[in-house]
Amino acid sequence: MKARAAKTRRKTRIQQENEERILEAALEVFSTHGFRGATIDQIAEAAGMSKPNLLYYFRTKDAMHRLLIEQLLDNWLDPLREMDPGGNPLQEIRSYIRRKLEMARDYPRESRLFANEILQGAPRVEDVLKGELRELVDEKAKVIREWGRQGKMAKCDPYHLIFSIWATTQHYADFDVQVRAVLGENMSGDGRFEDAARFLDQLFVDGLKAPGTS
Amino acid sequence: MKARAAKTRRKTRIQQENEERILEAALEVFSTHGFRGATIDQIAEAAGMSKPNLLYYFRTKDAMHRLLIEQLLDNWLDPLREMDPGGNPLQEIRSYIRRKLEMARDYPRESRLFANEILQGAPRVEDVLKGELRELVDEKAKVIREWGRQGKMAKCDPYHLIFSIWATTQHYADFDVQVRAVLGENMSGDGRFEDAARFLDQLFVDGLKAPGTS
DNA sequence: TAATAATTTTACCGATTGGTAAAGATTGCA
DNA sequence: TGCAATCTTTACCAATCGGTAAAATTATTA
Repeated sequence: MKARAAKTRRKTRIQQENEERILEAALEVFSTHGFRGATIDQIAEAAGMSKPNLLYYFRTKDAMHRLLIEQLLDNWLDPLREMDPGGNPLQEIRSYIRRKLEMARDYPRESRLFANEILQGAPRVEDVLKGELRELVDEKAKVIREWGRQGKMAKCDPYHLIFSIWATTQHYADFDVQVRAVLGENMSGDGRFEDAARFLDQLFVDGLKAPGTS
Repeated sequence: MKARAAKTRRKTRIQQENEERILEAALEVFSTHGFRGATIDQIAEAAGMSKPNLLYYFRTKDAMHRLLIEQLLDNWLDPLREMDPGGNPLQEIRSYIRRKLEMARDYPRESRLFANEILQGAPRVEDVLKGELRELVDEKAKVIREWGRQGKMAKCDPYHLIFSIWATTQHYADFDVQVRAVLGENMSGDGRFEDAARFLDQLFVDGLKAPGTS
């Protein structure tokens, strides 16, 4: 075996910097146009370099996209993983919602990247959905169902509960344009976020119930 | 003035049929690839005709997309419009959710077309969002707020309530692939739909509350 | 500092893109 | 049935697409 194959060679400073710039630019472009709608030229321009130069670091458009999706999935499921079977049920759900909402606020492009991928049939992540994701959801669904059985919270379909949490929180990233159009641009992002958090707490935790029944 | 300008001329049978086939194909392709990701060749093939032939009926890619979006928006807001200020609040909300869920079930491609458009910054519908949509939501938000004030339902932020209903219902169309991956393909679409409807009723109408408080 | 490795630029390629010109085939109607 | 209007096909076009070859430049290190 020869000393140090290309794959094990350490990264140059320039390489490090440029790969970061490219991924940043690629995230921006992919998240707003989807894979097919994005062009290498666009990404190169956003990264401030020529197309052949970009292709020196990522040999194909697909390579960039794959790495982005990979990085995304690394963190995507963390909030759900943190849900503690030993904790207080409603408090755990509240915390989960809060974490998901914070992700939508702080990483909207990642959320849109994922949404684009799913919307277009998830050709590149189907195995993750049917594997890792499904297993995790199955596990947490059991926990939630057990909480219901023990009378610690209302009995409900845990799968659709999780879907609803995903839907409501990610909505603020994925449908941001619509949310802003309806609420008006003058309201600050933080204000929107706080209002959303308060409402979702009420909806999922307190429940939407007529007064007098509490 | 000359007799009958081109614009007022009545539609041929062939024209009628072909335009329908094209719009059907265009909906299929646009909804799964977005505007930029879709190609005229793809749409033509899906419609079973040559590209120049297609372009005889729709002169540009944009023309197809615009008409689809236009037709979509015509029906998109109907379920919310039907919400009756004079009706029973929780029943009205329940019905609204049901109608939205039925649309997600029966017109998933339309939902995805809309989602793609919003995700990608809504360049073609921004004015509708800031105009017609916003006005309608403002109007209904007042109704919901008044319902809360009268003690007919819990007080809550009506805007975020509406967002949550949009998010949860459309989720079943837009994130269909993910939902199927998690629930498994063996469950029928109708089964999923009924489970979703039951859960959303519980969440939004009964509320997610611990037993003993009802 | 010389040589070597890493990076960037210039010039290009074949395939695909949205779209057109115009000839040919079909249709509906007087 | 004849003829004009409608429809379809063939053959194309310039622009853009993802990607490559190789020369020119810059950075690293022996």
